[in-house]
Amino acid sequence: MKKVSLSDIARELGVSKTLVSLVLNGRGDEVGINKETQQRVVAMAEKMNYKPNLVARGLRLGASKTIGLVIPNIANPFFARIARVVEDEADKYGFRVMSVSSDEKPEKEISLIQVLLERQIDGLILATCLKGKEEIRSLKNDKIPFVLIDRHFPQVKTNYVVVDNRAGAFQVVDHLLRQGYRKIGLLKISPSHITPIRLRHQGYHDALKAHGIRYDKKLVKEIPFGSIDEVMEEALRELLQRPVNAEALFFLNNDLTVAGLNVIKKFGLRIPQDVAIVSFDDLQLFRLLYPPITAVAQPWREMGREAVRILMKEIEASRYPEEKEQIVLPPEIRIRKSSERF
Amino acid sequence: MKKVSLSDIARELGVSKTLVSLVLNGRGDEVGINKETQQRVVAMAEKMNYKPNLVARGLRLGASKTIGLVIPNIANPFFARIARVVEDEADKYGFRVMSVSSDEKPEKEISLIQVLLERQIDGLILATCLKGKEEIRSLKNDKIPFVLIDRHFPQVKTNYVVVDNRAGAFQVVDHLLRQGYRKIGLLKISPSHITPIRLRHQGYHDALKAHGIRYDKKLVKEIPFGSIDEVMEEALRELLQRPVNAEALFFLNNDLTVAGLNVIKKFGLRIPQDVAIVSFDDLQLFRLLYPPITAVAQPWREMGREAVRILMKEIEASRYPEEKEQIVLPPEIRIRKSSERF
DNA sequence: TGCCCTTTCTAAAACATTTTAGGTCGAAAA
DNA sequence: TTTTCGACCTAAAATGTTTTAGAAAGGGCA
Repeated sequence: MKKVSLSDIARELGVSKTLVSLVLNGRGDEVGINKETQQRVVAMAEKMNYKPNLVARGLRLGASKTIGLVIPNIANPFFARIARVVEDEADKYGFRVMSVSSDEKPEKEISLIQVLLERQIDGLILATCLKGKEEIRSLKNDKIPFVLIDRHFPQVKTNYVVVDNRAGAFQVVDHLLRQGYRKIGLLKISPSHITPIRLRHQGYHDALKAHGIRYDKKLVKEIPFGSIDEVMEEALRELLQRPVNAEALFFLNNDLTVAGLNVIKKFGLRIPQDVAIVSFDDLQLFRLLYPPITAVAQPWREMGREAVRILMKEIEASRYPEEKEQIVLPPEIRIRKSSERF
Repeated sequence: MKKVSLSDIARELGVSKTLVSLVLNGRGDEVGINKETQQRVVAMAEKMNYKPNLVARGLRLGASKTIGLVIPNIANPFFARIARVVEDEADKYGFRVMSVSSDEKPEKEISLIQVLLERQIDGLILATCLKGKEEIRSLKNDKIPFVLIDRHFPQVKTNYVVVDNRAGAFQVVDHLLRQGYRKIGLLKISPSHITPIRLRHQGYHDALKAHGIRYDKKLVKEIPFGSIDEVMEEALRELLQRPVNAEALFFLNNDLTVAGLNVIKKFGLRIPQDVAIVSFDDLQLFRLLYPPITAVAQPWREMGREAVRILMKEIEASRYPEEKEQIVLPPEIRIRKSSERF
């Protein structure tokens, strides 16, 4: 049972496939096809269960009506939620989404982007782990419309939608400091060149400074993306024991927070009596934990929506526009018991 | 800057595009193209930054090397994890995944499948919310290879990979009963025709029966997928107050559990002293809650992996095979404090 | 009668590939 | 000298669309 094509319908009716194409695309009246003929075509298409081949159309039209979404990991709830928003928003424009996970590996990301381009996607939304300017510039050379989300390169002129990472980190660390915590451990994720991590680190740094507290490298630990669970225990042991004796911990993303909470539970420590906790990125269950976890909530809905809007604008503009949209969204600090002074 | 095609390379080198195509597909030696010519082609392709157009290739070859993944919601961690596994496994076969969320709406799912087919996907993995036989049969008529996951239709001969929902529910309810709980509230999700929900309900029912306890309809509540948060509070109020007075609650999926926990916290009830809790589907954070939540863990990794394996087997088999693979995986019961007798 | 205009439709090109069925040319064999 | 063979390469078709350019037929008008 082969698939039904325009030609099949045309042959069956003894007309040209041009006519069939025109009618099925609703241009029948416009080009003056006899009403009755139009009806016959529609009826026959129906009867033969015709489905247009969008691949062929895409080839002819040079547009696939598909966008690519490159993220570190679809299994991370932050990105899963964004993926959902992107899917819904793109749908409004008649676009499908192909999403791929880079695992924070630049080489993998490059090859994924390559594959997406070969598949003739019309645009890209990227939470990129690329190191920098060069690689992003090569995208610009491809003249493919794209929007960066979550992570951006201030030095390169691109569209982006990000959250104010520095401000979020600053506020939550400032909060800890006001509660009287002094020794605040910082847990970073390891490809640490990515902007949000750098900026959150910066916010931490600035908050300390604003309170006149010395920045201490010994309080900062870096955990590799691929082996969070394995490394976290050792990192926390070092942070929480002598000589460091951290009183509070700031986890820079939700993966770290979850892993950290596991270890803290294993150590049998009480939050916040033994150690206070704050997290960048809020998860639905954080407010149900005991105690609830203070977190910087990110506006994922807006991030996804804006990214799609900008991308569609650029795709629909026939020329590749020079001006780029750059959006920085405010985070929301959700103070909960995990960071209270006991 | 237009995209570079085979013809461009051919023209540049003064050879035919046939030759270029053969060389770039690694068939140069096989068909006896001069080594030196081969090198010139490869070098020129490199120089011109040639990227094959997979859409054109797909059109010619009648295969898109893309599969569709239809799930209720990519933002649900259970499905997000499956999506990740499917992505990784499909990649091993050189396939990309297009995933779409149906929101448990059959009409939406039908239209999504339609669109995926128009895009010439080579196969489908479905966690379907379709009502039944008819609609699935129409897929079979399309002769498109597909595998059902999570949800299946025992009466229809299809590939599927599911978990033993009845057994999982039976065991966890049996556990509650052994702890001495008698009045066990059941929270179902609302398009309740889908098999896992029916079978989990069945398991609940069977466990009660095995303990000689009367099944009481008043203990069963149905929550619509689209408005879980809104409806949960009222449902729990009815279950936990007189005259029902449920002593324990069994949530049939993770969305329900999370929503339920929110309400229980709001009511200020203690777990398990005031109400014991068990969940079908385990989330990473359940073991960190206070108290940790007893849950039926699903083998999502195997589910994704097997689904892809079966699908690839069917795609690669030239004929549409008659025999179907049907896999039922065992769940794992994780007993935690939320279901202890206090 | 010849011309032009409408109405209704179509042939062919184009998109970028892969594949089929050859073609050319020089050298070796007969 | 002709044939054959091998090495190397190519023209054209095919995939399923959309679009461009124009054709056929019939009627009105000078």
